[in-house]
Amino acid sequence: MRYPFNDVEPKWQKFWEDKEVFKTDLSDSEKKLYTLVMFIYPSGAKLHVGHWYNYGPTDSWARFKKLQGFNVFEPMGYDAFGLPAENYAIKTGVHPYDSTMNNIRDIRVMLKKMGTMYDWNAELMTCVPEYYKWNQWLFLQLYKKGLAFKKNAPVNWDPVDQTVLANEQVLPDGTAERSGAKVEKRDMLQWFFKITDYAEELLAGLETIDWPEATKVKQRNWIGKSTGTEIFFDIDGLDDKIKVFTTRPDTLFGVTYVVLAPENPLVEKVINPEYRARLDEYLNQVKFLTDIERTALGREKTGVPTGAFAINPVNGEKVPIWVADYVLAGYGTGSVMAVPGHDERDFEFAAKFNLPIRKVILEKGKEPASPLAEAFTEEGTMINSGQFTGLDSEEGIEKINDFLEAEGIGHRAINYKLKDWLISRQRYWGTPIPVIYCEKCGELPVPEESLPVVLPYDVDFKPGGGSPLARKQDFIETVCHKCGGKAERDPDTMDTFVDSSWYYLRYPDPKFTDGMFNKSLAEKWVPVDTYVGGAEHATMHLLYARFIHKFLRDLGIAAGDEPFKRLIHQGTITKDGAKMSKSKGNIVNPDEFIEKYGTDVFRMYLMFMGPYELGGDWSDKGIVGVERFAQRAYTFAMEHEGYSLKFPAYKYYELESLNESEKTLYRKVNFTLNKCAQEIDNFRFNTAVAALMELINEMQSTFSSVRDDLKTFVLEKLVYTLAPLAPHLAEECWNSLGNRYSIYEKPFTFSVDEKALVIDEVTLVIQVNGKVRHKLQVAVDLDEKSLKEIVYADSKIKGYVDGKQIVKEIHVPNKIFNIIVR
RNA sequence: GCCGGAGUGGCGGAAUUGGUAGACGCGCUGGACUCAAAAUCCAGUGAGGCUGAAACCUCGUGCCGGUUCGAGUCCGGCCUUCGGUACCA
Repeated sequence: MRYPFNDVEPKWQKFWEDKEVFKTDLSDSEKKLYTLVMFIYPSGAKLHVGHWYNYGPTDSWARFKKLQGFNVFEPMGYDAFGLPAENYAIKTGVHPYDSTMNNIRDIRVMLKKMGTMYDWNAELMTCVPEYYKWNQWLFLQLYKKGLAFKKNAPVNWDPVDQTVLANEQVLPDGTAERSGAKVEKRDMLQWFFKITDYAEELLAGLETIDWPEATKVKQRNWIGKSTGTEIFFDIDGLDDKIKVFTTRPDTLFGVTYVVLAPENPLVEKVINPEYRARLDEYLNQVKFLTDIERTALGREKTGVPTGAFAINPVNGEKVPIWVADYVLAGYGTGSVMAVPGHDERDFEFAAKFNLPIRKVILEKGKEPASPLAEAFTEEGTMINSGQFTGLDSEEGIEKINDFLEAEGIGHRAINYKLKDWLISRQRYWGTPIPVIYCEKCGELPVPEESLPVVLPYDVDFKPGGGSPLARKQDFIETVCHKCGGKAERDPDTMDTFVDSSWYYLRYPDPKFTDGMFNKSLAEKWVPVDTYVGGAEHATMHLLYARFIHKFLRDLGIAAGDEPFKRLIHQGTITKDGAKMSKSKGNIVNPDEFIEKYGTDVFRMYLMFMGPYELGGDWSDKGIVGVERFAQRAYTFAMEHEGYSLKFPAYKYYELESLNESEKTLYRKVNFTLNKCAQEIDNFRFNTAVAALMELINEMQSTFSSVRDDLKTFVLEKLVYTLAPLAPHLAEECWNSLGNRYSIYEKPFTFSVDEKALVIDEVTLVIQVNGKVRHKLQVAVDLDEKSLKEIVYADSKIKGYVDGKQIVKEIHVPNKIFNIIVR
């Protein structure tokens, strides 16, 4: 009989739902296991293959843990604010709230159809005031500590749509994706969260978590810690000093000029009037370059002199001050000491503008007189460096640092690439920023008791003239809570990464009203034990969440230092080598496969395709193999209906009491149970499925000569191991065998019979001079003496060894015996 | 450029600490069942050589070299590809 998935799947889904089989008892954290997959972004109503690949296998892992006896908490929610819903509104006129809620409704149905075991009591969404109120509360706490602050920052401004664009809305040629207008850089006051205060801890914490090494590397690079020195250069004729940061103070004697970033405020101070016109022209030019143009590959260096001079504090030398955009305003001090002899960028710049190049570091084994054809950027021996000449770089760095500190002209310093987190969005569909601007009192945070600042529904989200909230007068106009006078609300909303920075804390009690989250439950359940999501979040979401967690810990409301203990990345499923996306039109729709094979088979096929962390290119070739396997399992169960009752299995079997077929099969079952547990635990679903296929092959060839109660034993184990991978099918088979309870309703564990895992005979490979020449079946742990007797008596081996001198014998017990002859 | 992953049959992919390369599945070939087909089951399937057949031999994990009794696995140098990053002083 064909496996009737169309009847079986809804039947068990209803059963699970009616009996609340997957409701977690959160009061019991004894064997707690919080497993989470990154919540879903409801930008469309359909789940594509990528979603399935993310949620299906992860759910199988959670189910596996539940069967192992863990109290598993697996919730799901919706990352419901964000740009796509707003863009959709602009295009179609459908309000973001309406389209989002519709999508959520559809998605919820589909997630249930997948057969996931989410605890729907814990569902949450970010676009409702009950949730985003706490974003605002979080903002206020950060504000109080000075960790939420305002500063000018450049944004992408679309002059046609009169709106701010996200980086991904700007095409590589610098035009807007929507309007086609040339995008400009505009400085606007923006809110930031001061993540840089946590830079060091974010770096150090990486050592304590079980994350993919590649992701830790990405975060380390992103934080970009750099140890060096800050040095003060006097400006000739001015009281101001130029502060530079360098990692190579040992090259200080090689400085031949100093460069300021165009945005550095000192530029205006140092500029010599005679150079003013050229400077202004240059600054203007730089301003209109997009980020992409400014950082374009292989772009030639540009810059202008200021006519001013700086004084090298170590030797009193006067060197010219230049302005050039290869120096970044946002890193270090926004100015550098240029050492063209030992820095590639400075070398290139000096060569172009005919600035002197001086050699102060000597490459080991080279003559001081040898000319520099390019910058020598490695360490070496210091030369032409006054009292430091002759020192190795490593020692010289320390000595120079000591000298600078003693003289008060510099000090050791640490810099990070990590920048503060810009959270302002000049957009509608997000959390309103809880700040007002009073005519008299100035900038004021909204009092906590007045939260939430509700996002108004009735707005005009058509583009043009700033963000929708800025145009909505009855939202903007408000009364100052301090003086009762006229005030205006902040028209911006928050980055949606704020929403996702703490949602895992709220899941245990999503309706909680007395605070951001239920502290006592969160203490018990957080950190998330296993967190699954795409590697594309390595430096954004996953870093922001760590930061906010640490901040909440410092507030005293979150426990522990890290939010996510173990992290797994699912790979990406591509189509014809490209990422699936609506715009490319290469989305694979799972529906046709679900209709044809059922959800379990589709889920299992996704797991069988290859290593979960690698993903791969989509192909439906091979899904029939998984279908056949499911069918065989089903047929087995149906052919042995009621066996659990009629021929109850023993807990274990003595190997001696079994015939050859039974022994082989009994061993195979135990081996498979053991193997699958290990494989699933480590998200290696493909090999787990393969192991089960092997088991069913073995059943096929031995069952006819196996006694009935052992058949029951084998079938029960098969179904049990299959249950996480194909939950509906397994429940149905379990039922058919005569079991009265659902597998998931009353989880129980089987343990492996260790005795059955012991192998008594092995295939020993016999090599001559490293080449495989023969294979022998021998008893396990056979002593070397007996082994040699067998080996050298073998006629085949004799043919290779006779008449030759045996130089060496290598014996790896139970694996290999290698004879070296001459 | 730098950082990280990947490269194994016709295809997806397996291979503890270096120890039988190709598990499992797809596809293909042949057979059984059938009036026939589908479904299912059985057998074979890296390439080449030799043979009536088996046994056997040679080659084979992106390329070149090395270490080792033995390398898909370790080391050095490349190539291709996918991701991240972009003048970070």
